[in-house]
Amino acid sequence: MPITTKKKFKSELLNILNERGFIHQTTNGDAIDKYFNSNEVIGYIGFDLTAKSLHVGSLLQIMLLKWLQEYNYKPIVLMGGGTTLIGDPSGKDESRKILDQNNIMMNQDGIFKVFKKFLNFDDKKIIIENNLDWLRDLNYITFLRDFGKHFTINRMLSFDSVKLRLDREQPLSFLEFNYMILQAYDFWELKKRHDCRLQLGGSDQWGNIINGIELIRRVDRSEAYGITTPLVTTSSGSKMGKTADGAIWLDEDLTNPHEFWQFWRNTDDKDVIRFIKLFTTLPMNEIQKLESLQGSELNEAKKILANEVTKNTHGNDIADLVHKSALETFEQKIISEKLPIFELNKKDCIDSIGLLALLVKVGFSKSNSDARKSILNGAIRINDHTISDPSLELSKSDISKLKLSFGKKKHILLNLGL
RNA sequence: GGAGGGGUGCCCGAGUGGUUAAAGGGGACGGGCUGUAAACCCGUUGGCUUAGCCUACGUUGGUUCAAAUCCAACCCCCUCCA
Repeated sequence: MPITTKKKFKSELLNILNERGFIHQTTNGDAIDKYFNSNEVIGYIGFDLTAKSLHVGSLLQIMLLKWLQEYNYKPIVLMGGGTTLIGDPSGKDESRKILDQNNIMMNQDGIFKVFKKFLNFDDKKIIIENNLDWLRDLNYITFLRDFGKHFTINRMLSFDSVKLRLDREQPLSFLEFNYMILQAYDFWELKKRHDCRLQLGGSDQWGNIINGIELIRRVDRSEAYGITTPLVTTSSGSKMGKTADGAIWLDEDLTNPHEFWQFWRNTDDKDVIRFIKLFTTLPMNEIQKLESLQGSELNEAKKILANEVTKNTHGNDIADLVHKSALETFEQKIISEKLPIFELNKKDCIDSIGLLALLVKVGFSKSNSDARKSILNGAIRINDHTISDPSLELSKSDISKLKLSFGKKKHILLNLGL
């Protein structure tokens, strides 16, 4: 049975993780505590390679790995090159589309880039693995005989990821059904290769983690451990990091650092302190000071959150620039030179460009119709003046250093490029 | 293989020949109020050269002046039976 962890640990790191809200469930708390105290902890988290990079939704897991390194334990990043070929049904109410190997390889590169930003890649500090290396060559019969015998269908059917699909009368293919077995096998394989005895993951991974632990117990008669993190939702109940524009990515090419900073700055009051604990490494005594903030004072905490996370993700210089740009734009209400600059291609503006086309070009609108509606809604401003005429033409000489705004929060400076 | 049920916009879901670009809700976005918050109120939510036109209700054909709605075939999903 899952044990919800409230009590104090002997291990300092576990205490910190607990205090900061990283721990949702642990397998046998005492044993984990002992493990953390007496061994070189090697813990792994698996990452799907379903997208070209990682977004804010994965940040919690990355922070966990960071904390492990902080305490001189060794994290393993497991790239799911093999399992992504199958697709994890956990938490999904319908099948994922199946990716081909080429895409997966490209995704891996993008995702790797993110880890480089957050984690220490010095020798011996981290291990990167890809489960394709061992899953690719599995022999079906051998695998079934050696490992399949340890799994009962009865038990597999009892997992939430399976039940959800069955209850909703949605299909769960045999392919996906096998995912949990392969993830259990991954754990066993990492234990064999690196003596890794700890798997971390989101709360939706609990079942998969338990499977791995049991597999290790049955095959090797040895002990392994699991910790899950809470599913981080905003107080309005939605998953972290998803907006209408798509996810908030941890890659500056996919999500502009200005937008990234704004995402954190706009955190709901009720979430700020929780997020600072989870997504920054600010010491707890400083966080405690922030906890007493009330009402609009919380805006200070939000800025700290935004600054800290942006620093970790994009570096000090960029965080600084973006912060200043926000201060100028939102507090001093001046046209900040530090806003993101959109270079308009010269051939898109021979003599002039229509506002509708421009809005689509810079990515504020998805179509001319959409742009037209936004204008009618009063969403568009140029140099802080609301524009109401959809047929507005901007001449070439107007363009330079024009501030174009969509809503209250999206601002860019236009510049005519080459 | 047999019997029944079903496939509608980002999601849920109504609609069974014309008044349907498709009710209602959710989500999202914009505006107002505020603290770049929450709550609340208002608006928008297929595309275009926007008083008009075009494309859309699993796919392809058909009936009809007119189809998401009727017919046929096919594809997919669910339940029960073999």
